[in-house]
Amino acid sequence: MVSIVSVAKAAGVSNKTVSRVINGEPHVTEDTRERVEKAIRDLGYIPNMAARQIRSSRSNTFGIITDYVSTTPYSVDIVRGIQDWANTHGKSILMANTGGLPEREAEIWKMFQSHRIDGVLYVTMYHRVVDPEAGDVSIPTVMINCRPQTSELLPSVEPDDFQGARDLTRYLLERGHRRIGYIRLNPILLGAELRLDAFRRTVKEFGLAESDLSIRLGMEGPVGAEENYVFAAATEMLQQKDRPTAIMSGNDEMAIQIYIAALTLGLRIPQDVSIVGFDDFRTVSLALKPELTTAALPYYDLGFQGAEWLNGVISEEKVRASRRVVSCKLVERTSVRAL
Amino acid sequence: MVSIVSVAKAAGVSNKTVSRVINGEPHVTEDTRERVEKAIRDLGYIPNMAARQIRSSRSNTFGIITDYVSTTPYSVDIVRGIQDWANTHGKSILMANTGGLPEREAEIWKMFQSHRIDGVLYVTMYHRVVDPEAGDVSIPTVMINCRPQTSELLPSVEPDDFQGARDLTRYLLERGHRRIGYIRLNPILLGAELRLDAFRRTVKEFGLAESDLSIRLGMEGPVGAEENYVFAAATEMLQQKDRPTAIMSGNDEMAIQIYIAALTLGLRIPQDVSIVGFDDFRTVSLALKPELTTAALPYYDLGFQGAEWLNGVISEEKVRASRRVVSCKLVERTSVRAL
DNA sequence: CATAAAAATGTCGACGTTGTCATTCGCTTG
DNA sequence: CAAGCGAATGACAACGTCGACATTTTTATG
Repeated sequence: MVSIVSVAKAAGVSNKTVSRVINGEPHVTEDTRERVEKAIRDLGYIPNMAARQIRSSRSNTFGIITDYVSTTPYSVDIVRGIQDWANTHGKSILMANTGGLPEREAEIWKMFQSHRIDGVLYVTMYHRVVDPEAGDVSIPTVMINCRPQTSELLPSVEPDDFQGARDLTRYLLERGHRRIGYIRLNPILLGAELRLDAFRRTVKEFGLAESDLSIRLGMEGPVGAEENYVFAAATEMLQQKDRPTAIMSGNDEMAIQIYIAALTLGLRIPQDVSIVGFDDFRTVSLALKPELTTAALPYYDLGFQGAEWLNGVISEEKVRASRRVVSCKLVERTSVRAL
Repeated sequence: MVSIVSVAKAAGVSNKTVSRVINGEPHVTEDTRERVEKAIRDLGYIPNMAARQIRSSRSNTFGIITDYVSTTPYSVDIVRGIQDWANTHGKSILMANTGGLPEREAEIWKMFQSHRIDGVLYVTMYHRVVDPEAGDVSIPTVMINCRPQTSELLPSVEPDDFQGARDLTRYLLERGHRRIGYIRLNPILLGAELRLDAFRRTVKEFGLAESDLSIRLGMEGPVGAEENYVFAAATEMLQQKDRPTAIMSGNDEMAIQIYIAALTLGLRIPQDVSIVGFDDFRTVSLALKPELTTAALPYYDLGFQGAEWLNGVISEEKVRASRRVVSCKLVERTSVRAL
């Protein structure tokens, strides 16, 4: 492979001058620069990042740690957001997956260190609390879609589940719904807790009694091995004497089952029962008929902002632990009617 | 950061001996090895991959190029399969996304070269034909879930859509179904073509007339911007005088709409109409009630086998262009009844 | 014991790039 | 014209590791 030495010889300059040209350093005449650029083109020179990393202690590479244990459609857009940011800022992405195994996580940190990555983005499938091993090392780290345990001084960027669920709840209340069912996402997830909390608070603020609500557990258990009660819960809920006029689903995936339960019972959506989801996973929210009103998890933005933030942490060499939340915008479609 | 020099001094050996220990080379006494390993532990030494790459011309890193233009749940497992293989074979994964843009693809190849990656896995969201720019360079490359245009000498590993759809068709025929509807996936996708072709051939071999079939287009247009006719097509098909007793859906996502169409028309699944999908995207196939019978796209295996194959290509330095297909196993659930 | 071979260890330069500082060239001012 | 300053370029060693080969030590054999 072509090195700086060949380019320098071809252009009749020193190695250092070639380096100045490719790094856009000042103090290079136009004539010299053109000669060098021509030699680079002619010889097909491509810089060796490894040599740069050794000499300059900059790898310009971010590591991403993910915890995917199964098909996980939800947070792919986080990675896409990170990659789009990285692409426009000259950073490379080294990617590794723990598969949910702590031992593998330790290996990954070590692998990242061997690559001298500049920083780490720790990404989770679901919005939850985690205990990353970053505390053992001083690699700049930003948590995405997850929250470090309180003893850790790590920045995190998370979706605003509370605001999203609050807005959905208000949306239903403003359209006259008073008897509202809520089928709850897996309780081990922070997102599930925040959404339910928002639901409860919002209806309370509105003056509704808890007895006007119908709250059921939709799923529970370890991620990737959940027990699923959604269809049964929705069926039971919709067969109540005073059945709810609207159901809030813990997420869009669960809404599939709620739709099917309603239709199977001969109920029309939204005429007989309105349904809202959460996350705007388009494969589902647009596939359901009528199309699902939901709050969109801002995964792409989480990724993009996380990468941006990490870059800031790296250049400032000062970790300011704080949490940023990105709002979950309400996406109005056709699954809700006004009473 | 700690280097080999510090370890060597602490262990009282040469740099090269430390190198021998960390690389598991022979001709190191047990006593020496232990001294070195202790020094490594005490000092927290982690090898610098960049220095290794420069000196030994081995990066032990694979590049993955993806073409994700939107939320794409389907092929995440490809990446997971690749990563699991890489993890157990000491390879790192550098990941970049074209977002479907050819210009970005050229930049990515260049970035990979600057990292001196050992080889490239070219991964597509959907099973289709592509024209990667690998032809311009001699980096070992394996196509995953996609097929190079015939002029390229590149190995590919693809799902056997034909076999999967053939098995599903037989499954329905064996259960007595003779009037079968087929709602077709986006025609620009190779997978769509293969599945429909299998359907047609299998029913023909079975002796059914084309007039016993009902084939509709479900979606069409550029990936990420498809027009979607599934719900309308299913509704129309199910309102036919001789409506089909079973419907084959181009994929699981489309099956959501077919389910809803059937239920909205007051038809029971599978009593009145049986439904099968394709791809076993579990978020959907398990969420549908009754659970969907389908053929599973072997994404994890595609990834795993692709990485394995690339490793072989790299070490043999000889590209044998050929196509491997991985079967799509029929997953029997409860959406089909026997007549 | 002497010799040869194998095992064990060490020396040194190479890889590609850039940080640091030295040197040269060109321009401006008195 | 000379001196000073800034721009432009170059020289060289350093970064961390390992390939290639040299040297030393140990073991086996006659």
